[in-house]
Amino acid sequence: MSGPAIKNMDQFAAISGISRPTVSKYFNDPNSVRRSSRERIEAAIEKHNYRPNIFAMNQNRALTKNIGIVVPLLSDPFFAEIARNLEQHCIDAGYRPTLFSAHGDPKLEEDVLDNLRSLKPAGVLLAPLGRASNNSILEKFCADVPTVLFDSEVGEFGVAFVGSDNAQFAVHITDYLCRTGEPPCFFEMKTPPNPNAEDRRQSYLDAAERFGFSPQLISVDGEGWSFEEIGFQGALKALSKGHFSTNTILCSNDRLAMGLLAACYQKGVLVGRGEDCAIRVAGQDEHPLSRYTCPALTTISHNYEVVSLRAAEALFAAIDGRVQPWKNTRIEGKLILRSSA
Amino acid sequence: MSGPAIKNMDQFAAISGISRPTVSKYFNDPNSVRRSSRERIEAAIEKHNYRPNIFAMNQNRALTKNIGIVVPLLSDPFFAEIARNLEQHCIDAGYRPTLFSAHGDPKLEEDVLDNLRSLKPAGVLLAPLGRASNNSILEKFCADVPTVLFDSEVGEFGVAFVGSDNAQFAVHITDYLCRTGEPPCFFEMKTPPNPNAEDRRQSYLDAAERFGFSPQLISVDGEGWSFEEIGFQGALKALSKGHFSTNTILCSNDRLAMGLLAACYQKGVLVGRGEDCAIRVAGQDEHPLSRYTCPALTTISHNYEVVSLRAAEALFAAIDGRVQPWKNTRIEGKLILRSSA
DNA sequence: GATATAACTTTACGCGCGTAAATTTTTGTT
DNA sequence: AACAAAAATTTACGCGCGTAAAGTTATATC
Repeated sequence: MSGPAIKNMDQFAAISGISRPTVSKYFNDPNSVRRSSRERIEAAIEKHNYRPNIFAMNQNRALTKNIGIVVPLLSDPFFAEIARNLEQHCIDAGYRPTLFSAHGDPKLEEDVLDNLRSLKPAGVLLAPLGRASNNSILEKFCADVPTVLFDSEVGEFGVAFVGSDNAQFAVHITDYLCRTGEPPCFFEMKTPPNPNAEDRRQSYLDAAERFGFSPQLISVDGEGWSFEEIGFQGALKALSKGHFSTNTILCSNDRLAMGLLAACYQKGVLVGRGEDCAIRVAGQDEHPLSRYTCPALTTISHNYEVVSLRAAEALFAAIDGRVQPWKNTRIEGKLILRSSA
Repeated sequence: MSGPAIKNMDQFAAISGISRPTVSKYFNDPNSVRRSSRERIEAAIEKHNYRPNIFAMNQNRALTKNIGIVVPLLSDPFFAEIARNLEQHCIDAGYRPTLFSAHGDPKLEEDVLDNLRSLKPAGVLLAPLGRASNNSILEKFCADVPTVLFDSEVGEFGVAFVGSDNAQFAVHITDYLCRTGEPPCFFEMKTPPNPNAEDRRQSYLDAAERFGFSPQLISVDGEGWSFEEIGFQGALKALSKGHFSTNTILCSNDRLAMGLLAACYQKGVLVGRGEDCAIRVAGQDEHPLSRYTCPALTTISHNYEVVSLRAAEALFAAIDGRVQPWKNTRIEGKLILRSSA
């Protein structure tokens, strides 16, 4: 393996026969040193397994290689999935990503940003909590740290925004539903924590006008991020009171739809597009488990790869000083047809 | 808010009228300084919003306040949930937790541990990948860094192990199933990535002997962590070939059960304990979504709070130098009765 | 009020690395 | 072979804080 453990860059430089400043340069950017030097350094690394001390590195450097990734709720597989993508992009670009979750709590979101500042990150990829976020704190943070906002748009600040085209989501899926059966009513939370929900509501209303049917919103009570439970309770109530005016229900998101499906099952209401089925149900998000609901959920999928790639690219550009005007990038979703609608 | 921005501890100490070493002591442990000093320091913090530079702090300190939390797969809500608990315990105890996921990949698990070393963590809470983990690398890591293993036991190293009592899980739920109907067969992966699955299989076999029925294992093909898909495909095949010998199926875990339920639904096999139902299904884990499957899944729940608390406590004890012999702590699960069985 | 102890202050040094400036060596071009 | 440009080297300083040692002040005990 190696000789005596090397404890600092001085010793390492001496052993590898290269001056310390050059070694330092190498670790900042391996391509910034002469090829022959790089090879000698890399041979020495291989031999002695030396890594520079992270804390000492970051102490003086104006810009660290740290990138913070912040999501509102890590226990939501949607965010877990997109966080995984972002993490990989950061690593591939030579950064050190660190993952944070606000756990649905605006107070924690502030704490996370506070902690993040002290990490002196080169940049941050931030999916805000949404309605509950303290907007002025977010804006102040974005003014101090290059930040790309993603998933939910809370204002025109930060370097850029990247997210799915929610305005297109409901139109797209409503089009399909109208072509294949009755126009849908819209099942949603009355006070959703996430602003995407409002875009989706509006998208549904626009679709109703475009396709010429009268919209109906079923807005259920409930606060917070327990969407399945809120959908379940709301659907139980709506079913027993006969609030669903058509046999087709478009849900604001998949997690709400899962609660609705559970309620339908319990009430003995058959869901699907078969002859014997009472209602059709569609969701939005392509939740990792939407394939395994009963029946499998028709939904519209985020383009996870493209959203995360665009967000990461926008951040890297900003970090590299390639300034660009604030931009709102919206990625189209893709219809996923399954048996629920 | 404040006067001119304070940039280092020297300035802060001067302004608050306390010597810098004392201020330094305060930030290491607020209770280690005189009460009057503490109050003056805290007033100054409030006024100037000063925080010491993390990198400079950690550079010299023999032991940082960092704690690494490593899980095999963050997109599994079970791990997301337990990680959230652990994170909170660390914060409450004055540590700085950082979350890592191996994303189901043993190579990434090694990378994570490598990165973790450079953070000079005071301790690590590690849930190994299991069968795919490189055990000798884990062991070496544990020898260098105080590490508490949790969830899946891969060997007798680290400071301690804390997890659920899987050996009790299946016995407990099998007892219930036998008392209320036919004895169960056992639905599992042939080559599960997680060693808990083997404990659960053995637990089922023990239960069969104890309760006097002849066990039947349905071990389905599939590698990796896509349990729902593996359960779904395996169940489709098992159903069409009539592999289920009894009307009661105990699944090795909830995610497998979700796949099974989806397959049953698709095949038109009615699940539940009603008169008209063909089979009963039970899972294990109390997955956050098991409440919303169709039908709602009877399962056995980890005691998330206790597992995470015990693991955190064991680590804090080790960090504080309260050496204890290696210990295997197993927390009992709790039966969750729902309509699937 | 004398004494012991705890807490504090002052002084001083070091951690491991970034980085700037001036100098020397290497590289590539004509 | 001469020369400009690029890359390394040497030298030197600073970052913000931990921490040890020695001396000083405050607190607790009797």
